[in-house]
Amino acid sequence: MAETSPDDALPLYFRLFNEIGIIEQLSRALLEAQLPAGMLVSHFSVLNHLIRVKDGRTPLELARAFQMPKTTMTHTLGGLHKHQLVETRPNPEDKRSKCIWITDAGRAFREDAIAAMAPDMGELAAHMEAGIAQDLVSKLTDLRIYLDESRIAKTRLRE
Amino acid sequence: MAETSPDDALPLYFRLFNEIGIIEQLSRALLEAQLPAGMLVSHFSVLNHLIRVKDGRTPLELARAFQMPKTTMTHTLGGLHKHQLVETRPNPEDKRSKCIWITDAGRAFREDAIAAMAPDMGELAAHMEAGIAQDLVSKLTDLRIYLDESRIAKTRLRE
DNA sequence: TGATTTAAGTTCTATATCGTACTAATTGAT
DNA sequence: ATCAATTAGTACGATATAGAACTTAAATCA
Repeated sequence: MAETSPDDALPLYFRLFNEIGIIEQLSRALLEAQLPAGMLVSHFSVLNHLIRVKDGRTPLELARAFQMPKTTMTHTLGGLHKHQLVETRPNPEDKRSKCIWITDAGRAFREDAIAAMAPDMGELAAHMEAGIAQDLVSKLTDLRIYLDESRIAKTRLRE
Repeated sequence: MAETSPDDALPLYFRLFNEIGIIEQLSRALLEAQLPAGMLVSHFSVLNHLIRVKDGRTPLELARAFQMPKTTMTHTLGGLHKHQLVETRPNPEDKRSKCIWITDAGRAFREDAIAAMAPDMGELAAHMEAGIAQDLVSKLTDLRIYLDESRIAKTRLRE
């Protein structure tokens, strides 16, 4: 949820999350504008994860990595499967389960999306120094880890 | 869309938006966990805007402030209206339009939500120094303004 | 003034998200 | 070994988001 003119009177930490919410919305729109119709950031993110971390993951492992309900992951994987961007193989260690592998088309899709974003990222890089971006990433990573590990983020447990 | 272990090899600016996406998801869950059942961050945000900026706004002005489609705002306002947290009056300057005013119940709802978040915010404040939060807010505000004003964020125009 | 175009809001429809409940397989206890 | 409890994944239902098209009023223009 985004609003464009956060009031300076808002307590500092509210403002922090408010800005983060706005930027999330803008950046998601930005990425999705570069994706083929019907493809969402969720699809890109899963493909990205399969490459960056490792493919052959189970749907449940993926759902946990993204802290989303497994039913949502079922749905997202359905979309990826329909476009043949991932393929499914049985899990040799658990017959209830299955493993998700990225296809060549999936790799190409991800690379195309990244390439399509490159100009925008370059424009941003020209506007925001790498040092500032690095500092932001560092502090935001600390915040994310805190939220992820602290009691307060456990309010809504999943699974 | 969130994943818990961003790869250091990801280009810096991708990682920035990735962290922001994760934190947005966590913080939204955090706030919604404090709201009564059925109430969403979107409802809180609109009430917050009506107080912080000004009430008596039209739905379209609100939709633009939040950069969301007006149909979504119609839906969100419907929920607020159903709970009598806002009320609608005719727009004296335009008979097609109407103005949205927050009710006393709406003010109370917003205050309660903020009070309910206070412990979590306090815990965060104890973990992250105000100076760091201030620095984050400052840099993120710059980034938000850049995205909001730059050509690249105009990719998806709304109404 | 009357006709056309633009704008505000809603309705209708599609779909992404996510909770509940189910099926099937695994684990654990005895 | 058997049966209970747990776990992986799915099906289904509810609802938030958002695009298309519609209604009504306003603005523009001849």
